[in-house]
Amino acid sequence: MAKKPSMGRQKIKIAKIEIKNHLQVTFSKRRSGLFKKASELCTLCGVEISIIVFSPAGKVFSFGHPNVDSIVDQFLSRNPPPNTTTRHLIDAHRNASVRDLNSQLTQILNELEAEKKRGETLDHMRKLASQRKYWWEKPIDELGLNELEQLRDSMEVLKKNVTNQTDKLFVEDKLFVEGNVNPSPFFSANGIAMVDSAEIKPYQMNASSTPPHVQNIGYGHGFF
Amino acid sequence: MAKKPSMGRQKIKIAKIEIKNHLQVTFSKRRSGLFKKASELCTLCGVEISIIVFSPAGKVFSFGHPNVDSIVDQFLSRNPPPNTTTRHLIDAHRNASVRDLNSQLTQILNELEAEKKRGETLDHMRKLASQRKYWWEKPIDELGLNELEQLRDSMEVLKKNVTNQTDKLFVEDKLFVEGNVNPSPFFSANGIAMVDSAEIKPYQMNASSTPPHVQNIGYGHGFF
DNA sequence: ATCTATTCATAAGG
DNA sequence: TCCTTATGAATAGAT
Repeated sequence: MAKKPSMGRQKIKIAKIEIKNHLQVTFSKRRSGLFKKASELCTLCGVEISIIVFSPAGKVFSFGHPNVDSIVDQFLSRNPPPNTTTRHLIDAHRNASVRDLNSQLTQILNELEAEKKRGETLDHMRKLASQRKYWWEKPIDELGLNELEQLRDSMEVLKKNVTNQTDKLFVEDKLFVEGNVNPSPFFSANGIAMVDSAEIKPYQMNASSTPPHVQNIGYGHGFF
Repeated sequence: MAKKPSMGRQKIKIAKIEIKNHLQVTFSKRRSGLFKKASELCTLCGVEISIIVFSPAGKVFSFGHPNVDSIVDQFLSRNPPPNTTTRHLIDAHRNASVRDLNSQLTQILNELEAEKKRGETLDHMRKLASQRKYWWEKPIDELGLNELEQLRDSMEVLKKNVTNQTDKLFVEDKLFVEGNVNPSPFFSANGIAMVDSAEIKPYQMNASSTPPHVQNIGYGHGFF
């Protein structure tokens, strides 16, 4: 059987390969060869390397030891941050969230402001309500003579009105009697009842060892 | 003259070269070899490549076609924000304001929550206050007969107490009279006063045309 | 940096 | 993409 002599490796010219299929194969072989060389360099010399390759189709192949990002970061930190369109966009996005938060904050602060104002109003009201605006809201034994006389007179009138009302109902509603289970507020411990605002105000404000990293960031399966 | 046969290329083990001088030579040779391979790949396949190498001494050697930065930018824009020490520091500063705003927001939201709760409590209190828990807090003309009778009786006792108190003061405090400028609450429009809580309620080489870019970003002149 | 003997990488084809 | 073959290219070691 005659053997098939292979052409073996042929010398090639370093120029753009036009034959697509050919190029594809070469790209793949040389790319892996490159990454291998890089890896060897890392191991032999203990250096950090990052390789990023963009295929004509835009696919990304990268190699990094210990990883691409850390090297890129170090590189960038030694170089003035370029202002590329891309970075601009990235920053814009970042700033957008800052703006968003800011406007949220402003809005919330406004709400809080309003809520506090409302709370103040309530407090104010409560304060007004708890401070006895009128003398007759004081406990009786704190009243002066004159005040008591007025009160007594008012009581007379009140009683009369009550009586009238009673009679009126007695006539209109006919007759119905219930057990007197409700304690009357008018009989307090000291025998003196009266309209004590304390009773009324319900609200008290209680109140090398690691292998180099190679990755292919892309979406298709081809070389490009 | 006898020739000196060279050992020729010897196979080496891919492991960290310990002999410094040796390592230095190897690093230099292989690095240039790597960059050459990269350059060829660029030319042959028309792709974009970026290589960044950090020597153990921290010196930076880089290769890029068309240039490192553009490739790095493209790379970064395709990748999620990485978490490297360096970038962490850089971003930490950037994100500081975001975090600040976030914590402010959280705090403010808590305050708002508390304030709202407080407002609710007040509202609740007010509601409780406005709902008449006891029959005697109703307007008189809403009272039933039995209730009115109780009221009347209570009034009697009250009046008596008032009178007694009056007399008592009359004796002890002697005599002092003031103008009766205070309107009595007991005389309301309908003639019937009473304790109405409503009143109280107050809310980013081509080899043939442009050569790939190789640069050495460092501060010393050695290989490292 | 240069040389040389050798290993390694890879073009071509399957 | 992987395998094979044969050869061009890279390079370890010494100078």
